[in-house]
Amino acid sequence: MGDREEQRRLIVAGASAYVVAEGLTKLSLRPLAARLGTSDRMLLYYFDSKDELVAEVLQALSADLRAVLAASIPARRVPVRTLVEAADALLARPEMRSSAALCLELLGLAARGADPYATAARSLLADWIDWAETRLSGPPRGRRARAVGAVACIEGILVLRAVGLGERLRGALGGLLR
Amino acid sequence: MGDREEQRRLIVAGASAYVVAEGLTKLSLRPLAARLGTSDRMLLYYFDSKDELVAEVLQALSADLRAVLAASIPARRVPVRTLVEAADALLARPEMRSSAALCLELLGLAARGADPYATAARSLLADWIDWAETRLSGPPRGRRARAVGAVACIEGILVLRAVGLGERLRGALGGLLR
DNA sequence: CTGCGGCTGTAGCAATCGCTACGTCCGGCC
DNA sequence: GGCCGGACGTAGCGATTGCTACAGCCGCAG
Repeated sequence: MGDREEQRRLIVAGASAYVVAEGLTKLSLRPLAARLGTSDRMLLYYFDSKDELVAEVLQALSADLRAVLAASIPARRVPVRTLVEAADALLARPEMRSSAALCLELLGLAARGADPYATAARSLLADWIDWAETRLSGPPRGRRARAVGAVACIEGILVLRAVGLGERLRGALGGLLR
Repeated sequence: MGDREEQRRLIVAGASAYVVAEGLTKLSLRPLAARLGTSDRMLLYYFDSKDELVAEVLQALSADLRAVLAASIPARRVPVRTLVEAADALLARPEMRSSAALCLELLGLAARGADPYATAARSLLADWIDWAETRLSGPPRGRRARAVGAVACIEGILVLRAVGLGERLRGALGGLLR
């Protein structure tokens, strides 16, 4: 046992759950290590730096989120309005609250261009745009632009829900899109 | 000179500029005080805590931003699409970059409900919704809902621009809204 | 048995954080 | 002159940060 790669995977998995629950902004190695039953010393033994660990955690969480997205949104191609409404319904689920909060934390940390956050945020959103493109109906011409717009709307929903203005959203965007 | 309220105003003004330039997430009293030509000791003499200072700074910046918004967006009532496009054009201006980044930082810090950030973020967005409502044309019936949707779109634009995906936005949202 | 190299616990580093105790200076009041 | 209270500088507290130096443990090769 004790393959190094396996240890790294275990740490990333545990750290991901911890980050979703406790937040990214104030993440620090010692409390994280305590929750994982180890020490900061060991985290930095398996990862060269906190940033490297964070980068891997964010990559794992991005994959997780993408899987949730794929599993919760109808597989057929739909118009922009339907896609946005489906994402809205997904974000309204209580168990998605902390993931949504984490997304916002990531965007906030990335806002000044600081890595590893900026890289992770950019690839997360680019992923979403790619994914939206595969789910949109209508003419292929301009589909990418519509995907970008859809993701923008979804991000807006994320923001409003996160600050507690979610109830005002009820159908507001659906009626606006065509 | 020396009126206490006047000193507080001076500090808030200086701190606001500093926060816009340097960011909110890693704001700390000592470097801020150094920039203002004073000491952390004095900041905490005029404000009971860092949180109180931050709350006042965010309030001031919210007012500033609202003034910029009022000055840069056509005063007449317009449809949602036009309003969103105008906000997009405003956010595209280089001198708005750090303000936009600051908004995202604020949202990220507010995401877990921690004050003073959460309160400031909520009131900022509520302000924007109110403002959008005064600028929207069309039937008063449902105008508020359209204002919420418009703000959601604008927040989405903010997010995409902040992570460097702004160029993909070119007209993507305008074509989507009716 | 000896030695060696990977794993890990202990302890500590220097830096930074918000905040505070303490002393001092200084202008106005009696 | 004596005094008092607001303004301010100096210095430091206790906690926390990411990271590291050091030593011991343990299994395996010689």
